[in-house]
Amino acid sequence: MSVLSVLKERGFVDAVTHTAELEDYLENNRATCYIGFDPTATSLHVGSLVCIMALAHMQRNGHRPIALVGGGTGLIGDPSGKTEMRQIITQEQIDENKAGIRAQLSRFIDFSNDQALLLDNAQWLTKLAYIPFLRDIGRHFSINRMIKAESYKARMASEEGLTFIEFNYMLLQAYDFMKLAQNYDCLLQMGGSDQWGNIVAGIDLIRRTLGKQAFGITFPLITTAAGIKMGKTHKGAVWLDPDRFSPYDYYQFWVNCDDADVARFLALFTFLPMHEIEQVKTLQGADLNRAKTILAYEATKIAHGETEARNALKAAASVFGAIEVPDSLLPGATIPRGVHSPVTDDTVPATQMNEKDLVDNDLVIDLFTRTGLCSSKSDARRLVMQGGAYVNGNRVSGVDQRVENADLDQGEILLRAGKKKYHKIIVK
RNA sequence: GGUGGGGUUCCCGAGUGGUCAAAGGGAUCAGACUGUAAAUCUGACGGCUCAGCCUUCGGAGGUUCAAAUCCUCCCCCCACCA
Repeated sequence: MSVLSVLKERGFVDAVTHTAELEDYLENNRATCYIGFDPTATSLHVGSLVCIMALAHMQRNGHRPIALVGGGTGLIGDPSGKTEMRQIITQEQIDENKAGIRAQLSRFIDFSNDQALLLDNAQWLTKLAYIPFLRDIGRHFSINRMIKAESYKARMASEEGLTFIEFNYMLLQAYDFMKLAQNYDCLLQMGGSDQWGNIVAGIDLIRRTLGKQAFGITFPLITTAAGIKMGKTHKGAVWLDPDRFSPYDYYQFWVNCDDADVARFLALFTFLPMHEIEQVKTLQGADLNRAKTILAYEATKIAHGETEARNALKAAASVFGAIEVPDSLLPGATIPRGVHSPVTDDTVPATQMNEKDLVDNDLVIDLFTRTGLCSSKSDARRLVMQGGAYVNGNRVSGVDQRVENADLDQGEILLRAGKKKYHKIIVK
């Protein structure tokens, strides 16, 4: 089965150029393909996961992926799919962000021995000279056609308008593709569906300048069953960087997905075989919840490693009660089977505090604020009044409740805000 | 450069001198119901030493007993004209 079929089957494919030729090309060649990533933040987030997984699939099927960091284009900003001009960032920020992105991609893709490449388009873009660029590249682009591109249309019609630098984004991305085709024999570009126009522009440019046939694949925009772009939670974006978004929260993000999304997400965000995932579609209730556990475990393992995935599973069990993973469910999964019973664990976020300052002195609501469980004292007060604050599993009775000796359970106090947020205080 | 219209609490958006911490919607949070889901219902949603007080309505001044609301200057955005 070709990669293209794999990607199609798993729900990665939105549109493809030259389907038959591409199929043929992938069957008979060790293809080099690329996806661009914006270095606008130190970390990638779940929104980029489809792209990352696609590259991983390419590698698993014997092809060579290139992750192109937009160090050059990042200085400009892609207008595609955005309603506002992007913030332009500095070179120093880009360098820092690149390092973080590389570390994260390494979890998904093997960069050793050049089996995959991480390149930066700043390499060639920053060297461009304006006149030669216009003469050699610019001449191939028709303004008439560009302004008809969906990515520009919206901005043309918007109040903010489109700046000239953004307008040039398409040329630069096409130039990237051409460079990669030239220097790395990379003839396939993939990306989100908003990249279609840019990808096609690159294919055209390659045909005109190099006389070669290049290809493009776009991925659908992944939304949740609720119709929202996935990857946002109360904590903001779901980052892949464990320092910005803990593996436990990452695990929880997946467990908390919508029922209707489980099978689709298993296909997209794990490597489990499709025939097993098919079965998940018929599950309901508690069984479906178990499938979510597997989704969360596998996704966490891919992004953060096995140890973190196990810890997250353990932490979830200790907080939410026993979790059962039957042998028969998704047998291809690597999750530890059986019943995971609640045990004390050390993965719940914890803060150390001094006993003297605490007992008989502090208000319970202060603890909620200090641990970050609540954003302000008013917030904590509100939580208590609404009955969502707990100390060691007991509902906090009133805003004036103080920390007592009896609250210390083996030197620890477990705070809970609402159903899902926990924080442990270790008293010294 | 000219003329006109705007900048309100996380977002959209009402509000033209006191009854405004500011309508309504969205997002979010809590409670109930559940399965750590969705839907639904209820409540909350600037801060604090919380039946009271303090700080917010682009920025800086001013008028007034009293301003998001009036005046002056400045900054930014948009439309049309040039």
